[in-house]
Amino acid sequence: MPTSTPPPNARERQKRERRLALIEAAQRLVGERGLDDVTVEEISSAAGLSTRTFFNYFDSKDDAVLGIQEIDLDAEVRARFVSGGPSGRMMTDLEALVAGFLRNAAPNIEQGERAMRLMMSEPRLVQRHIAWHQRVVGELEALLSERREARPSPVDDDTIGMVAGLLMRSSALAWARSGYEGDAAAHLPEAVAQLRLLLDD
Amino acid sequence: MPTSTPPPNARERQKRERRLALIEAAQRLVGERGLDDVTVEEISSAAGLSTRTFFNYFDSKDDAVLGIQEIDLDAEVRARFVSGGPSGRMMTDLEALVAGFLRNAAPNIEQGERAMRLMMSEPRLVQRHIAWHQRVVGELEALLSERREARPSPVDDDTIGMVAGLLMRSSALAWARSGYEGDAAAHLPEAVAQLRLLLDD
DNA sequence: ACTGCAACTTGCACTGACTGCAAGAATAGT
DNA sequence: ACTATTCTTGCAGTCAGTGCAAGTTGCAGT
Repeated sequence: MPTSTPPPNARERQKRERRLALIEAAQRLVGERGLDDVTVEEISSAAGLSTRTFFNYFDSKDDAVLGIQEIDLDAEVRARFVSGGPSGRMMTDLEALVAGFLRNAAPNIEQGERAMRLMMSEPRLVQRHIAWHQRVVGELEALLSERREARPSPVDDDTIGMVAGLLMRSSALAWARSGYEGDAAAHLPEAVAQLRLLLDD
Repeated sequence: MPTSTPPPNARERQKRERRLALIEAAQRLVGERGLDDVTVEEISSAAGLSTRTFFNYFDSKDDAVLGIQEIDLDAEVRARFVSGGPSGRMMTDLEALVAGFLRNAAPNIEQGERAMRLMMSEPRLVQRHIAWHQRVVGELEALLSERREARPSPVDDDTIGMVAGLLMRSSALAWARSGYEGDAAAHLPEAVAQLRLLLDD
C-alpha cells in the first residue's frame, strides 16, 4: 500500500496533509471512544479545520475513519487488463487487477491497518468499506466493457465484479489474520486459494 | 418467497399489516419521486402512522424501502445444515442454506421485486441491501460454528460467509435479469454456474 | 513586487434521519 | 369489568450533512 507521489504544489500538498490529519484524528478519537461517541465537529477540531471543510475532504464521517480515498489504479495495470492481458485468462487477470486496486486502498499502511482494526468492532464501518468496494467494482465494470473488445468472457460482468469484491475483502481479512504482515495485496493468493478450496468441496 | 403464517392475535396481525403498509408507501413514493425526495414523515403519513412509530418497525428509511425483515430460516433447513447435511459437501450444503435464506428475504414477491427495481437506480439501497446480506452472513457463521462439530471444513468461515453473500446477490440479479420469473431462489443454480465458470477461466 | 483570478475555508442557517422520554390509548388476560 | 402489558404518539432534541456567500490563500502572469 504505497502512498502516491508527493503532489507538486503547495495547494496539493496542503490538501494531502489535511486529509491525513483528518484521518488520523478520526481514527484516534474513534479508537478511544467508539464511532458513535465522536462527532464530526470533534474530528475537524482535532485536525485544526472546520466542520464545513471536513466535508470538502470526505463524503461522510465513516469515510474519514476508514481513510477512504479516490480510486486510483496504476495506468499500466489498467492498460494491460483492457487489452486482454496479462495472461488472457479472466480469473488470473482479475487477480492482477484486484492486486492493483488493493495497493492503493488507503493513504498508507498504518492508516489502513488502523481502519481494519476499527472495523472489527464497528459493523457500520464494515458496511461502508464494502460500499467502497462496490465503487471499485463499478470502475472494474467499465474496464470489463473495454476489455470485451479484445477478449470476450463467457462470464457475466456482475459475477466478475462480485468476485473481485470478495477477493478484496478476503485479502484484507487474511492480512488482519496474519497480524498485518506486509500489505493486503500480499495475501491475495491465500484468498484465491480459499475460494477454490470451497468450490472444490 | 412465501409469506410466513398469519400471526395468532390482533396485535401481531396489526403489526404485520402496518409493516406491509409502510413498505408499500415507501416503495410507491420512492418509485414516484426518488429516494432523497421522500421523507420518513411522508412515508409514515401515507401509511397512517407517526414518524416515531415508523422507527418502531424499521431501523432506517432505506430498510422500509427495501422491505427488510428479520432473518427467518426454516427450522428444518437449519437443523439439517448444522448436523452436517444435507449432502455432506460444504458447497452443496451452502447452496441449500442460501436458498433457505432467499426464500424469506422479503415479505412477499411483489415487494421483493419492487425493491430490486428501486435498487437499480439508487446505489444507497444496494449498499443497504448488501448490509442486510452481511447480517445473514453473521447468522450463517453461527451455524457454521455449530456444524463444525459434525463436519469440519478446511475452508475458513469468512470465505464461506462471503461466498454465501455473493450467491445471494448474484441470485437476486439473475432473478432481475429474467424479468422476475419465479423467485430469487430459483435462480441460485445459475449464479453458482457463473461462479464456477469464472473460476475455470 | 504587484495584480487579478481561481480555489479553498469558514460561518451560518437549515433539513431531515433518527432517538429518548412520558402520557395516553389499545390489547390481552383473568 | 378490571388490571397489566404493550404500543402509539407528540415532543424536544442531537447530529450528520448541505447550500450559500463572504473572506482568505495560493498561483500565474506581468
